[in-house]
Amino acid sequence: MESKAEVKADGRTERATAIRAERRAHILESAIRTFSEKGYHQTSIADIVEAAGVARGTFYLYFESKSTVFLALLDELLAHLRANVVGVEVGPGAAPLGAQLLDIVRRVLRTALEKRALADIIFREAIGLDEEVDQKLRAFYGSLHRFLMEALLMGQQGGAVRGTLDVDATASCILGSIKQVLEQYLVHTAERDFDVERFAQAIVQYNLNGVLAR
Amino acid sequence: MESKAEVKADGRTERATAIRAERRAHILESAIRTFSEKGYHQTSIADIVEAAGVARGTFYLYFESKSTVFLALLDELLAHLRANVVGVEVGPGAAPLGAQLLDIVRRVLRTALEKRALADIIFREAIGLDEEVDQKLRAFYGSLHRFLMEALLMGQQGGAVRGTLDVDATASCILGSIKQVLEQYLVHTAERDFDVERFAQAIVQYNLNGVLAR
Amino acid sequence: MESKAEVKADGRTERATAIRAERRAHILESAIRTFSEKGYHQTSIADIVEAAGVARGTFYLYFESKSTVFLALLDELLAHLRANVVGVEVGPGAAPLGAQLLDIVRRVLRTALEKRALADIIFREAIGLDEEVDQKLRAFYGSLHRFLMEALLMGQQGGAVRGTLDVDATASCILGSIKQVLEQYLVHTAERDFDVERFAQAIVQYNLNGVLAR
Amino acid sequence: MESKAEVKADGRTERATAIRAERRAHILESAIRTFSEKGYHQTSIADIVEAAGVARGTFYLYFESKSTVFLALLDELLAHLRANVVGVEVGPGAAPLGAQLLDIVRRVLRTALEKRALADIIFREAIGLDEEVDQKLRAFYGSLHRFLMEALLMGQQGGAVRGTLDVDATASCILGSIKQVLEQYLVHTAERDFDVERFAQAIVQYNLNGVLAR
DNA sequence: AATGAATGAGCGTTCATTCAT
DNA sequence: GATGAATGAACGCTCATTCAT
Repeated sequence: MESKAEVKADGRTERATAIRAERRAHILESAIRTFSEKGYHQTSIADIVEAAGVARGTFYLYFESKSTVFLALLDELLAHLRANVVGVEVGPGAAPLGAQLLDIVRRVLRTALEKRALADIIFREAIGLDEEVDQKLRAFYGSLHRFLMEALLMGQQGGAVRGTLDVDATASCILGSIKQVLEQYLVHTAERDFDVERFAQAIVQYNLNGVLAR
Repeated sequence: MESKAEVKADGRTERATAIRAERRAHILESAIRTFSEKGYHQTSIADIVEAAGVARGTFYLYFESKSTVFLALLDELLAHLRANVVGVEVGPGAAPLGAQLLDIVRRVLRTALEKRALADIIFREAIGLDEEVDQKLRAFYGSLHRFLMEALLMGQQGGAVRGTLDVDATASCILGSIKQVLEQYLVHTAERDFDVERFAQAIVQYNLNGVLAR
Repeated sequence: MESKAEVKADGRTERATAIRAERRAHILESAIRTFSEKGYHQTSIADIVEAAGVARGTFYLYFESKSTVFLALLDELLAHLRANVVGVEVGPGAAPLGAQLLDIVRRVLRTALEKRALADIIFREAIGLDEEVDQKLRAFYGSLHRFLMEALLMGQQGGAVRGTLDVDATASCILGSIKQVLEQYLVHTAERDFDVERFAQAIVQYNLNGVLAR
Repeated sequence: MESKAEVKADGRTERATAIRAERRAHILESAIRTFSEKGYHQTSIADIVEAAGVARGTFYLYFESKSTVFLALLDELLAHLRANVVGVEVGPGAAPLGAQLLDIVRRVLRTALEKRALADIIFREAIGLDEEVDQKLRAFYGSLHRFLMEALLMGQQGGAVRGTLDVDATASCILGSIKQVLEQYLVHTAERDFDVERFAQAIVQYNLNGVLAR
């Protein structure tokens, strides 16, 4: 079917593909809006198709199920977040740990801010909905955890990071501190003007130096 | 008739009350087990009553609905956790911040370990299930957040805590670091031997001094 | 059991019987009140026992089921109504038809007025609840119908009643006219002062002479 | 997209609408049959969908609930009955009262005969099922009552109706006599050949002249 | 005799998914 | 490809009835 279409009407096929992608995106967008307004469980497929203005059956042409939509949304957010972390170099010749961390945190906060509705849903209810969603989230946080451990180990080797640190537990702590600020200020305080710079600085200072005065 | 019944039934009433409490506890326990195995949403009341070995209707003698059971479980865990934090003094004459924090963290980790299945469910899926559950959790984390902010402010006044700290954001960071360690090691690594002392020390060292070497 | 009790403790048995009868009557009364307030279907046995202030199980000591209570109530009302009709003589030497009919109608209206709550329930919802209730009501109306037919036949024989009358259909008409007045004024107009004499007169005049002027 | 669909789908939409109406009617018919066989309360939605040969969910595409079906049936019967009464003129220049009444009664009896199963259910159990049903029935009987009162008053003014008549009570009597004949012969004697003309004549003669010989 | 906790069949309803058009 | 009517399994919940105490 594919090859035949390609041979016969390349332009038409291209156009159709574009329309398909548009439709898919439109449904996805409607789903974000609806999930964000009503919550995942309170959202029925009826709600999504109504919001998207498409027929029930159309939904199933683009997505297998409600959890498939959610997975697609998750993938989108995770891809954005990953893109902002992956770029950071943890090698020996790289920038100092503080500057690096500040950079990462800033990017993560900005991404979450941009995709606020999405981040909101995923922070609020992403766990326990679906085994596949759980796995992806675990994998994502796992990779972040590994990344942080590596960075800490490198730091220890370079002497910048305290050698007595439990890198495993500390990586969790760093991750948790960022997540909590996000959850606290992005999700729960919906109206609040979120000052990325302030929070990024606070997180980094806290992570680098702890709370004690010198 | 009444007085006679009252006199006579006193023993019977007491006994009945005890049996009632036992039954309730039994259903609750079965609910924890089932929630923990299948997840909240995947658990039907049919599953709970089957696990408890009672009739469907019996369930409704003790609980209004599925979400009522969950609320009861949440209350139980929160009460335990609160009991372990409330005792800590943050006044000026109190023990040094590090010792206090270590104490709290140790207790929280132990409680979560004791009520592992419960903590597991609540960490994994407590948000977005039910408005009342959400409120209670928000209130709980809110009170922890306020407690931490107070402690930090006090520390700043006493000079132990860095004066440049953003106490609001930092309180979130501390909270997040503890939550994440719990989630990471209690929930996701079910089999693992959890070394309370090691993690408590790591969390406290991290929070007090950050990751940087001096 | 009976004889032994009688021999041994006549007074005690008597007393117990009296208490039993009282309890039964009390439950019955509570049931009338509850049925009348909420309607038969909306009334649960829980409602009745609560209104009566007895335990659930106690109810079943006196009545088999909800419909049994209703049957008992029906029997009570029918017995009252029957007592007021049965006494009337339709023989040749009796009082003139008009006077007899007036007497019956007056008694029926009064009985319904006295047992208003009961009449209300039975008029409003007695049909279709239960096969046995239906049968009793059919039997009651059937006996009224037969009674009216006999009276009309006698009247025809005595020359007081028009010979061309369809006694079967006319008996239904008479019955219906009385029922409708009862339903209209007793049930639907709850507050209204019900003037028995006025309605009795109107019913009788209508039944004897129709609506046409002479 | 829209306009194209509209143009294209016009025929399809029409057809779909027709099919919808058919289905609805089919379910309605099955409901009449089932209600009539088992009674309203003894009929579950499971019974109706089984009788109609449709899925449980399909029922809810056409009706909100069991009582909605009943309301639809009631509306149907009442519309038929109303159509047969509304046409009758009660003005001064109209036909004599007897002829008019005969006409109405004949029509009412015929309608009830045509919609026998429906009339059966509604006569037997329409009251006390549902507040909305009750209201509609009360409204219907109320309008009949008012209609009869007007006719009687007109008759009194024209001298045809006895001036001493209590028009209110008598209107109830007339209504009741017709209802009772219907209930007696249509509902309770299911098998019987119902002679409309005979009963219409009997009802009218009774109502006009009463039972007394002149 | 009285109790009320326990029972479980049955209910109305929802909603993700399918499929004929 | 798009539609939306149809599906039916599964759900939470009610309540008349039973029975051990």
